[in-house]
Amino acid sequence: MGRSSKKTALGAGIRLDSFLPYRLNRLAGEVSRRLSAVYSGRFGLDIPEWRVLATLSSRGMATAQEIVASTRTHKSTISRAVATLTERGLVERTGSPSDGRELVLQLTDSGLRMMSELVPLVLEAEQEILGQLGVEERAQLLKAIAAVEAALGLGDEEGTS
Amino acid sequence: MGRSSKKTALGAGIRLDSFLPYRLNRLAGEVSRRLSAVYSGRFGLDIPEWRVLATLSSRGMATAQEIVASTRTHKSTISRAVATLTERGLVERTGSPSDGRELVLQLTDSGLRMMSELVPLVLEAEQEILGQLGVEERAQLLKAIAAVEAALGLGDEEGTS
DNA sequence: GGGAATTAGTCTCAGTTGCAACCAATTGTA
DNA sequence: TACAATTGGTTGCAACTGAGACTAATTCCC
Repeated sequence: MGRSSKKTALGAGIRLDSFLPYRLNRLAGEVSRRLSAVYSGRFGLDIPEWRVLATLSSRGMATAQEIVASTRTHKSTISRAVATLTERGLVERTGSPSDGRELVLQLTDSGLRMMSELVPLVLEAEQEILGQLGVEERAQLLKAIAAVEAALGLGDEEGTS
Repeated sequence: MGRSSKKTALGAGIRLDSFLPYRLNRLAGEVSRRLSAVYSGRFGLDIPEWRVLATLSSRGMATAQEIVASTRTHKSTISRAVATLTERGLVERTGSPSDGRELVLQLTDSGLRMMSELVPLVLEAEQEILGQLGVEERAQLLKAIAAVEAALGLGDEEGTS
């Protein structure tokens, strides 16, 4: 009780609205929520599953390990997502001839069909979210993100190809 | 099987490295992870607990409801965080005289002391993360985040006071 | 004033995730 | 070839989180 007379509360204070990690998190959470509405409803995908499909769609093929690295999602989470996607016939795994431990993943025809339906919807949602930003602002935002990632020592796993 | 000859994979493809929600999420997750190392270790706080303390530190006092709104964290999560913080003697709840349902929260002296130790460390970690960015770039990043939030129709709960 | 509708906060339950132990295949080394 | 160390992937377990039911207090409206 005896803290009333001093403004110590502000002395120890942090200004949350200019604290970048806080703002970043809040925004990312909200964006995630909106996007997931697109693929969870009609397509019955959760976030890790979407990430796997998106990565495969972006790369053509990949091992689970590569997906882990590029999405920075825990390997057990990816493993489970791949398992259910395989059961649903959207992804197929073939043993690598060069290394018998790894499984090469790629979209099945059915998976490709789903993605060709889903991707435009997701991109549309992205447009809606980024509505206010001009093309340049958008590019700057991406650049800023890349710079922070670089500062964190995160290599860009996605090649330019 | 028969998908090999066409480049359908790229036809249905999405370029993840220019897909903003994806980049945003990845970055926010990594930033969160780094920051939480600061307050989880010596101070034994988890993310929701940190958010409660930070909000109280920023505002002086607040109801659980206000913390829910400004952090966009689920009310049951906030409720649990407040409970453990109260048990630890870092936060105190007093019944509101005007509305008997709500509990007004504020940091105890002990909570204030902890925050005055913790906040500088957190800010230091922020500096480290944002290291590469110049002051202007940083401001632009905040501005871009605010613009996206506005596009999402998220009011700025933090007043300017 | 009195009953329906609303709001603050807590609690239980189910689903999700991360950690860590584990199995299998490969690589390095003698 | 044999044996340790490493790496890809899976699974059991524990902790965390969100949804939603529930209680208590308040407000709305007749």
